[in-house]
Amino acid sequence: MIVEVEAYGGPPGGPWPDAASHSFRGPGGRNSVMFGPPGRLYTYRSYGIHVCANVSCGDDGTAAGVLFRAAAIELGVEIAQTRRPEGTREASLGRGPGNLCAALSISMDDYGVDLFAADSPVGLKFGAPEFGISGPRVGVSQAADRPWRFWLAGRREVSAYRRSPRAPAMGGSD
DNA sequence: GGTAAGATCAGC
DNA sequence: CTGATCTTACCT
Repeated sequence: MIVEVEAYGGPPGGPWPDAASHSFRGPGGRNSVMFGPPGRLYTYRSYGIHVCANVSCGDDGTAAGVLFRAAAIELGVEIAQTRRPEGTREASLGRGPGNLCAALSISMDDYGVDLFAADSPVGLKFGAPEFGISGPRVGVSQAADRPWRFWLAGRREVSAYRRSPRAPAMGGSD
């Protein structure tokens, strides 16, 4: 169950201009899924070592995505455990976007799959409680104060907030 | 064609 | 606090 997400928009001139988004500079390369139909998996490599996953949102042609930042592992805990360092606590199995993908074994091979198709290797379904709390996104240096991170209250799987060291001081223009 | 920075994480 | 390590963007 996803317990923490972040919203990412698109290029200037679109409905949700967002300098922090991979789609900000228009379609090309890794981000093409963001510009396609909604409900597809957008995976990208982070810092050369981790894989992070989003679901594309917005109509076909309009870039937007939601990054999966943390999840509670409800089924297959033992399997998830084998994909994470020995001794990882259960609440930490899917805490953080890179860790979440590791625990669920989401890789770059899953780039672009339809999350709502029955035969997909990765699936998504609705039904979690409402995300009541929001705050600034983690680690972004652009639009660093925009409160587009959402999480479930009281969940231990939610990751810690860390502002990017490259982000301007609070209250900077956005 | 080179280089630096990044929607990170774990281990010291 | 730092190193690991790959992709892209933005120079020259």
